[in-house]
Amino acid sequence: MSTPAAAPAGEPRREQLLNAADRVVQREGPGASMNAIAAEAGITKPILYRHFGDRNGLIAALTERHTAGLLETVRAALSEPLERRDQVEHVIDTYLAAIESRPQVYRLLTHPEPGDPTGAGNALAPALKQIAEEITRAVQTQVDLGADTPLLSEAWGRAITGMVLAAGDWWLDQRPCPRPRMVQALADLLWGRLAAAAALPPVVAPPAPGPEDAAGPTTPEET
Amino acid sequence: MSTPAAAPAGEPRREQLLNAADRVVQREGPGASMNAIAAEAGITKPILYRHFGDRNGLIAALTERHTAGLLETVRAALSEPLERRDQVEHVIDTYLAAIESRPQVYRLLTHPEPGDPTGAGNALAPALKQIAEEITRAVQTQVDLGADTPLLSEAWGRAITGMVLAAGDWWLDQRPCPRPRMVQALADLLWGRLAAAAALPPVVAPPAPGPEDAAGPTTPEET
DNA sequence: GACCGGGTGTTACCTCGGGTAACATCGAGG
DNA sequence: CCTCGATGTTACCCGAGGTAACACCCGGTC
Repeated sequence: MSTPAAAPAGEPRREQLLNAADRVVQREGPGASMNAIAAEAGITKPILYRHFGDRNGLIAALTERHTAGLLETVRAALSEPLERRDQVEHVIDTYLAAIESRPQVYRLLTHPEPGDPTGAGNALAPALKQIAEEITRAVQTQVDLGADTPLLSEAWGRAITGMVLAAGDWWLDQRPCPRPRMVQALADLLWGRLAAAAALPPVVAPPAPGPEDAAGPTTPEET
Repeated sequence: MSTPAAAPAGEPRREQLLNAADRVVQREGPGASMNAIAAEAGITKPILYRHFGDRNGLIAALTERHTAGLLETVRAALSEPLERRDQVEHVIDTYLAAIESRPQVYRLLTHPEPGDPTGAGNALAPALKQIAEEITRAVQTQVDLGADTPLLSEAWGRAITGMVLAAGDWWLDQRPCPRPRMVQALADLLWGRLAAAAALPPVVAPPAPGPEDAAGPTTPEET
């Protein structure tokens, strides 16, 4: 899984350039300059432009490489015949593991430099858009939502993607807990734990004896 | 958080410049150049830099203005004494209404140009980070999650923010349904409807999952 | 051998946007 | 009068994306 599907055959020079770009991005993040990439490859800018057209082209090519791997993994996770809760956890875990393994690369996938005002207000990066579509498809084929399926599956695909994205970024940055616990927390949210939890008394509650709740992180309860 | 309240008095010129910047951003989006803003204000760049230090400063100042309003509304929605489901819907609706009313402005708030590698990998824009913290606080004070409260409230704050952000962007871009229905869809997700829904029978005869191609966004049917 | 075409490479340049230095102005007030 | 502080200007630097024009090598072909 650490070696994404990249076809070194066909266009070896191009692959070589992409490898260089990869190294620079891994080192400097998504903001890496064309000059830096060219230097890393031991050449000069015009060659890059001959191969990739413009910066977007390079980034796109670079992105596709890794997207393939990530998407493949997520897709696999989505089509595994697990209990739904386990499946959701598995998918989230897969994603978190991916961004954990190579943060810079996945930052590139998930937070690309805009630079492309043509697509208007598309907030989700292409890779994430594909993941969202994958989730949409999974929901459509696996969950019975009646007449609401078309809308809900699409909306939820985006929503879940954005949710895991934002939470994943935060988790990666702060490391507030081990990965499995984070997976648990997100799955719990999707499982309606927020909706099901008891309400606290409205403000100014005296330090009453600990209102112990049975809800534990590793023991999710269905309603 | 230093002086969030943007008082039109005190620094009238500054406010005037911000007004100009506002107009440009409203017209050209978050990518507006300093030159353009200066021109709109009828002056030249150095004055902008004297007032705001650098571009980030300008954007920050511009952001704080609108953030104040948005945050205020969200905060109000979060502290209203509604049934939890109604409250969640109210908050989401508030946010969607905001981004609907002035897309360009809220695009600025929600998808600022990065340009700031110092802050490392902070994915959520400042305004959204504040909203996330607001949600966190609301969960902490209103929901009984037992010992998991500290982690869950923070994680969920980010997660919910990211969820509504991504879904809101998609909704704003596609307009697949009226706002109330979108609110409904998102609240349903948080209410565990995905978890609770019945499963569909496994697919009949899946064709070999070999061909992977980036099809168009609207694929009505796949044979 | 001469000729050609394509892939690889270079230097030098353009444009544009963020950011700055240095100079000019004007009104208030000792 | 002369300084102080705010407002304003022109002209410049720098870095990054992007391009033009030229040079080289190598394999094929007449």
